[in-house]
Amino acid sequence: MPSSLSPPGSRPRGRAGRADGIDPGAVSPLTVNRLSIYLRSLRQLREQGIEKVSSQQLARRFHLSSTQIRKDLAQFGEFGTRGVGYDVADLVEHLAGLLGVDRVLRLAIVGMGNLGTALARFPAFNSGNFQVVAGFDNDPAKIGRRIGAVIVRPTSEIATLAPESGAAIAILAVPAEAAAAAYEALGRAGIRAVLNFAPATLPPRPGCRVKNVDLRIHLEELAFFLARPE
Amino acid sequence: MPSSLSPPGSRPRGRAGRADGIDPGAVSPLTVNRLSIYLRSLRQLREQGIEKVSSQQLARRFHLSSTQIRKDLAQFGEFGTRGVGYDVADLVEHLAGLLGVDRVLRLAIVGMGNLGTALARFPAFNSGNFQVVAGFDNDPAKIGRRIGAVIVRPTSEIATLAPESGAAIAILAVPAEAAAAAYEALGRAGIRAVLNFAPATLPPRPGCRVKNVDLRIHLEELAFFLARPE
DNA sequence: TCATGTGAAGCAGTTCACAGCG
DNA sequence: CGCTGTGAACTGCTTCACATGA
Repeated sequence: MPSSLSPPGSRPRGRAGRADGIDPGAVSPLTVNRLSIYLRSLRQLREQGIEKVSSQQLARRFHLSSTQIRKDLAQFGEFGTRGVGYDVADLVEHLAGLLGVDRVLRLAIVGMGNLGTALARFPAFNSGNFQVVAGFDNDPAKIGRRIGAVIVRPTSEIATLAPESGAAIAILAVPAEAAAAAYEALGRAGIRAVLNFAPATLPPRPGCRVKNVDLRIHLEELAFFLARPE
Repeated sequence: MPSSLSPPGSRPRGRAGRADGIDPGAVSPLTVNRLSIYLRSLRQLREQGIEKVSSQQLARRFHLSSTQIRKDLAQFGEFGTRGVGYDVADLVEHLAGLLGVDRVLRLAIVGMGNLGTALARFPAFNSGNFQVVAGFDNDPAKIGRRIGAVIVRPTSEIATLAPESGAAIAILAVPAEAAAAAYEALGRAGIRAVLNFAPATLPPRPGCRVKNVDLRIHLEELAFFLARPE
C-alpha cells in the first residue's frame, strides 16, 4: 500500500535533526557530494564481500584522491585504523548516518511530465531510504491517475497534501514558467529541500536548500569543451 | 581566418573546434556552467523584449552576482558598453558561440529504461541545437521499437552506429554494472563527451569529457543538510 | 612498517575596490 | 555620472609532507 500516506506520527514537529556537533554551514557541498560517492563505492565493495579497504585502494578503484578521502572523513571523526585502513561495513554505517540516509526520506514530485513520470518510477527514488509518496500536476488528464506508486493530485493541493504525506524533499520537474509558483507553494508546505529540474533560478530562501539540475546546462557544458578540442 | 596556416587535410578528424584563442583547460567548469545560466537568463529577457541589461539588473533578476558575471565574461572578451550595460541579443549570440551551441549537437542515448526513455522524449534534448539521433539498449523487447525520434538498436552496434549518426554527445543511462562496458564502447565509437547518469565512477580518458549526474547523490546531498537544521 | 590523520603550502575561485571609458 | 572591466585582497579547496599510532 504505498500511496496510503501516513505521516511519521511519533514526532510532533516531524523534523528531528541530529545532535552531532556538526555545523552544516561549515561543510562544503563539494565534500558532501564526495561523501555520497564514497558511500556508493563502499556499498559496492561490501556487496563484493570486501571487508577492509585503504584510502589508496578506494582511490585507485574508483578514480578518486586518497588524500581527499582522508581529509573529507577527518571532518567528522576518526573512522580508520592506522596501518590497516577502514572497515567497509563500519564506514558504510558511519557515512549513511552522516548523510542522514539512515532513515526513510519521502519525496514529493511536482510536475508529472516526461521527466517527473520517469522519476516517479526511477529505482533510485523508490529504493533504499528514498520513497516517492506524492505526485502533483495541473493537467486534468493526469489528475487521479496512478504513476509509479502515487496518485497524481492537482498542484493546488501541495500546501496541504505535501505535509500530510510526510514528504521531506520535493522534486521540481515543471516547465520554467511554472517553477516560481510551485516553489512558493512548496515553501508554504514547509518543504526545506528541493531538487530543481526546472530551467529557472529560484530565489534563495532561508532554511530551504535548493539543488539545481538543469540537464540542458549540463549538455552545454559538454558542448563548450567539445567545441575546443585539446 | 585565424593565424594558423594549416595545409589542406591537416584536420583529419573532421571535428571542427573553433580557433578562438581560448584554452579550454584554462576555463573552469564552474565558469562554463554559469555562462550557460547567463545564456538561459538572457534568452528569457529577449523573449520579453528587453534589449539592454546591466550586470546588476541581471544579478538581481536571477539571483546571481554582478561582479561574477563581469569576471566570467571578461575571460572571453569585452561584450558590454561602459555606462550602459549589455545588448541582450548581442550577448546571447556571443554566449551561444562561446558555448559552442551555435550548431546542431547530436545525442546518442545508451540505456532505454525509465530515464533513457524520458530523456529521448525530453524537450530540452530535442529542441534548439540538441537532437537525439540514436538510442541503444540490450533488452530484446525494446530493440526495433521507436522511442521519441529514434529506433532502439542493440548496444553491440554502438561502435558503428554512433559515428554514422553523427552523435557528438552520449547520454549514459544504464545500470551501474553496465556502465563500464558501455563507456568503453562509446570510446571506440569516438565519442568525446558523455553525460553519465549511471551510479558509477568512470575512468578519466584523455580527450573525453565526462559529466556525472547521479540523482541519488543529489538527494543525499539534500538529506545531509536536512538532517541538520539551522 | 604501513596507512591514517593533519598542519602547512599551494592553488583556485570569489569578492572588493576602483580605474577607465562611454 | 554610471557601468564595465580588472588588479589586488581574500576566502576556500586541494595537495603535500610528515608526525602519529596500530
